[in-house]
Amino acid sequence: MTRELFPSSPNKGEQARRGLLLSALEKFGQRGYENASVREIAEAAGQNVGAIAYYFGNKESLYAEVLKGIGAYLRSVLGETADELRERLAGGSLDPDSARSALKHIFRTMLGEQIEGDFDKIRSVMMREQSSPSESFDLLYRDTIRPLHDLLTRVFAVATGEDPEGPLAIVRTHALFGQVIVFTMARETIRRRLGVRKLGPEHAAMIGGVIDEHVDLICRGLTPKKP
Amino acid sequence: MTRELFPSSPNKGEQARRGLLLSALEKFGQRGYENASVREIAEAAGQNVGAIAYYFGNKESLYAEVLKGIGAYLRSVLGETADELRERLAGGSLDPDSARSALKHIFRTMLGEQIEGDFDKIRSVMMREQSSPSESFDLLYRDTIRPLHDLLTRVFAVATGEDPEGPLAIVRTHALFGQVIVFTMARETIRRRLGVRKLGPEHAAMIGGVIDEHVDLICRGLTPKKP
DNA sequence: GTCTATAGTCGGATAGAC
DNA sequence: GTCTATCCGACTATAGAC
Repeated sequence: MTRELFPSSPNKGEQARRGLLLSALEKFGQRGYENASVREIAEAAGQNVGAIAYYFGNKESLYAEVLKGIGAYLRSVLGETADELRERLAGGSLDPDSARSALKHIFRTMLGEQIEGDFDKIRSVMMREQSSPSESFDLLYRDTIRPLHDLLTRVFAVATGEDPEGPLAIVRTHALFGQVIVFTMARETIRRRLGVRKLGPEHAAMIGGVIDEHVDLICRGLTPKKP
Repeated sequence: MTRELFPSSPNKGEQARRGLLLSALEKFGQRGYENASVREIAEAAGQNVGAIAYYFGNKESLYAEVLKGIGAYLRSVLGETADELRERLAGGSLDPDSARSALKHIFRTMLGEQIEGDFDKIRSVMMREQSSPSESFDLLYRDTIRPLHDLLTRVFAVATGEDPEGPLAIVRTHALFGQVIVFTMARETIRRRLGVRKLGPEHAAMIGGVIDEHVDLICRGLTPKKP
């Protein structure tokens, strides 16, 4: 499992490339694609302007590489869990209770990552892509977002007995998903509301508990009773 | 109730000013503050470059005026409902069932606005502000976002019998709020997942129904039983 | 009041030195 | 491979014409 952004070999050239990708992620996140200049990206990485042309050709290709790296990172975070779930779904060996547990486990992982992991740097770029998708967003959506969203929907459908292909399951899953990502997307708002300087592990634990409860209530409430 | 963006008198000067504000909102939303040029804003409004300097002084003040207008618009959308709720909260005349209904009503209004109303133009600017707040964001938070979030929390606390001052009610409310705004914030994702070209009123209705159900399940599940 | 011309700054890309 | 110098275009702001 590669839980690292832009993994690279320790060659000098590879390291320079990785440094450029890291500072590009930061600057693109802070200032947006068009307003982040290749000059400042190179400078922040301790490189010169020409290095970007050398390693990536031009600004646009650099950005595309950053998005690719984000996709790989996100997939690596949930990789094992996702693979296991896909197998059990294919084999039909996933029961509603396990599905609900899996859902909670994925949400906990996403939440932990968003509050503690490298996600902080990824967050702004993802949000910008959601509000005005670039050409490279297609790739991120196809390889990462859609597969994950689809998996969540199918797991949710097992947990509640709904039709996994219908729009209702998709919309419900998206709403549940919203309970998690709102703590990232509107992080500034919840931070100020809780009156803390920074969201830490103790908040992640509390928020995780709340989301677990909500998922339980919604899934149990939607499942046709039979005790 | 002023459900209009940048209301103005019909004077020629006022109309020119309003036209500039409208195209500024559009361009700032499409391209971000730094990358939207005053030239294109003026051109889109059928004005010349100098007009911006004349009416607003400079680009930054123009942006601040746009944010002010957004705040006024958002407050106007929920204005009556919010005022009524605050009165009933202050008077202690809000029972749990009415509180839950009010919550659903507010979420429906927000959702409808986000999908059908003028919110489309506002959306991008708001999202950009969440991901990298400008100086003017403080004003928007204090006058609009915090009061609304606080009201929602207090109404939710009545609906479930929780402590309105405790962090749990705030976190739960934020999670519920997430179910609504995820359809705006991750709109591109849900659009593609549903396989439609554009989210319309029929989707707003379905999504509203789903959120109503989820709110009911969560609120009822959290309320200590006593039937 | 309204518009034009221009000064000054900063951007991406590139050619070529080392 | 690595870095510098430079070109050309686009931007904001402003001074001043009408």
